[in-house]
Amino acid sequence: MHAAVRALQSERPRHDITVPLIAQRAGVTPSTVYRRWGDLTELLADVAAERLRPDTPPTDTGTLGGDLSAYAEQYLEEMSAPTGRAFLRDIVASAAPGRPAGRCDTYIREQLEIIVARAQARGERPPPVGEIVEQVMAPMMYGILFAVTPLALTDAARLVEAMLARRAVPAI
Amino acid sequence: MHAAVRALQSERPRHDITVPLIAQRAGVTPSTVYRRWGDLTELLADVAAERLRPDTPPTDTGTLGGDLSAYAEQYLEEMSAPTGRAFLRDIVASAAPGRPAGRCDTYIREQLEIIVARAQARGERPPPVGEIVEQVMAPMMYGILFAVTPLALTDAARLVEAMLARRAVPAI
DNA sequence: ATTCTAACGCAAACATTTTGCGTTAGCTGC
DNA sequence: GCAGCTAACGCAAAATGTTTGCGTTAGAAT
Repeated sequence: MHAAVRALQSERPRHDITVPLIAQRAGVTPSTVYRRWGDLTELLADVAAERLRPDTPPTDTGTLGGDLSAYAEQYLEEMSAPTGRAFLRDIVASAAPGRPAGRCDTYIREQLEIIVARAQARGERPPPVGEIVEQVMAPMMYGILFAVTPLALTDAARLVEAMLARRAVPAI
Repeated sequence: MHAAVRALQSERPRHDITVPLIAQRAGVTPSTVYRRWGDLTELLADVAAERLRPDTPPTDTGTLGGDLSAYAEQYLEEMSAPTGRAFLRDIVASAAPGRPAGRCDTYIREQLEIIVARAQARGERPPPVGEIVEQVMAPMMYGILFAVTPLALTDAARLVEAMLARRAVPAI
């Protein structure tokens, strides 16, 4: 079923993907889809969340800053493209059940945990994951979803560097 | 028309508001709605964006920190409630035309501009609006839309204070 | 005053969503 | 094994929502 959705997403504009279409492609009847997912929104959100799930640990560049920049850049590149934005929209649009939006947050934190753990193992003193989410990932998401002037890819590294720079200066 | 939508939103669960219902309430035919807005999503996003438009300047508490905290708290309180979250979802869900999401960003920046200008007039040295958006509003939005553990109202002030504290410490 | 345009109502065609009913596959407990 | 149970599905009809063509009208422009 997820495969059917992904296939359609790659060949049709997002707006005219319908439940009957997906059902036909997947070889089931529409009623099956409606009974299992409720409506198109939920299904798309489910597929999008699935697609956001990281399949490999973030690349190890040797330094905390490098790892974070690489991760943030890759994320921004993927999610600021029309396809990625559509994923995020589908995820946000879906309401309570199963909470695809929550899954998205969880995946991000999982990846950041790995980066932070590696940094600690190296003897670096990384910020807590929550701080990275707040100061790097959240501004990126905001930029992707709301900003009038879209983010540039370089903004990912800028956010990471700004966060680490602030961290390097101990409070008075 | 907007009035009809708002009326229905206050008496029905978000999920069973339909175009024919709105049309009937507004005393028009459904085709009028479809021709003017395209679909339900666009109309809801339009109404939500309208509702987000600030009607009064942010309250003047006498200090930059006070103004920012008050604004952020009020925003968070409004948008973390189920109704507010629904607004944000509707706005994000709508795609290109008219860009209700962009309007949302614009409104926020307008209000922050006022706060910043007031602070400058007082002789304070406020951060640029972009920085406030990135470090205060974006994390709040992320928390509202994605976070597994929802934000507390006190997080608004915490974000403001953290930003200002970082600012008070000049870079080396 | 006439013409033009944009918006609307109406209603029919069309598509999607919902639902009831019968069937089947996979279990569970005997 | 084997009867009985449950959950999921297909099918098809009904309900609902969406799109479209056509005729009308109100207001602006000439």
